[in-house]
Amino acid sequence: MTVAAALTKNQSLVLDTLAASQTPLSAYAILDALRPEGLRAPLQVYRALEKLQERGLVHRIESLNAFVACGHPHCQETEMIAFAICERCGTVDEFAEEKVVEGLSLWAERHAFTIQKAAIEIRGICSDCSRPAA
Amino acid sequence: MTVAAALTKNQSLVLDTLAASQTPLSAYAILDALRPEGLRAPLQVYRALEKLQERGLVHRIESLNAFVACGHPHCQETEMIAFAICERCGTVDEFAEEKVVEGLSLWAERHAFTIQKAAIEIRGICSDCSRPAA
DNA sequence: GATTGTAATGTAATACTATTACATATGATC
DNA sequence: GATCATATGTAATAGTATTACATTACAATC
Repeated sequence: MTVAAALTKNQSLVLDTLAASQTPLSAYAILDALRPEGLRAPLQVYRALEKLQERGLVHRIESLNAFVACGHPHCQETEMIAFAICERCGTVDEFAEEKVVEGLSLWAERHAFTIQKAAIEIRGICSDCSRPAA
Repeated sequence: MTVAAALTKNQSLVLDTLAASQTPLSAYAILDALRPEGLRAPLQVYRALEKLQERGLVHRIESLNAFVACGHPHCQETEMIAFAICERCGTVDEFAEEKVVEGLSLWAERHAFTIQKAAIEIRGICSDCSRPAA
């Protein structure tokens, strides 16, 4: 039985930074946050992000060119995660909706399209932000 | 009754370039294609793209940072268009799948999230490319 | 313990994508 | 023809991502 290798130093730094953030961070924002830790070049961040994404610990938000720590317990299961992005407060909600997955799979089947990955991102105003101010 | 204004020169150039392409084009690819026509700066392309997107004549593919001419007859109707992107040949198929829209709307309703727009992009191998070579 | 192979790291340079700021032109309307 | 909104042109800069190359760390094997 193979055990998942431990995260390396840079990978841990990047993941911790993302996990501590309420909103998605760009690679350069992560870099800036980690300069005190000794990181100096974009590539150090991009490389860590790549590995973290492979493990499903981090997701890239395509419409923002930014990254979030995975919010799901077990993301590996379905490769079709969706994100709800609030335009006001910037928070991102990660979710898996069976009907969406079914719909996309259905289309793919009908058109003999082999899905490798998906980006499903809705943008709008979250419940907190649409509530009248206290 | 207001009539939609005609496209401007730059808008027409950009739209024609996209319509003539089999695959999505980046803003800079469009610019390069239109240098002979006199375009010189990225902004000229971005401005045209912005107007064309407002009219639903062009879509942005978020996961590619690129643009396509609208393939649908009447895109305006549903704001939830999906794209199937072939990793091999680069072609993009535009489609609206009721079930996907329902699924996302459902989640949004349950979470009091007001959807303003969506990016739904699946990537994989299209039917043409998965057929065995002749 | 030296050797070898692999993954991770460090650094610099560069490529690609997008926006801000400011100046000018064009066309419709009054 | 003065005014207003829209479209254009140009330059500079900001933001995102990759290529290329050199080095280091570490585990497996000899």
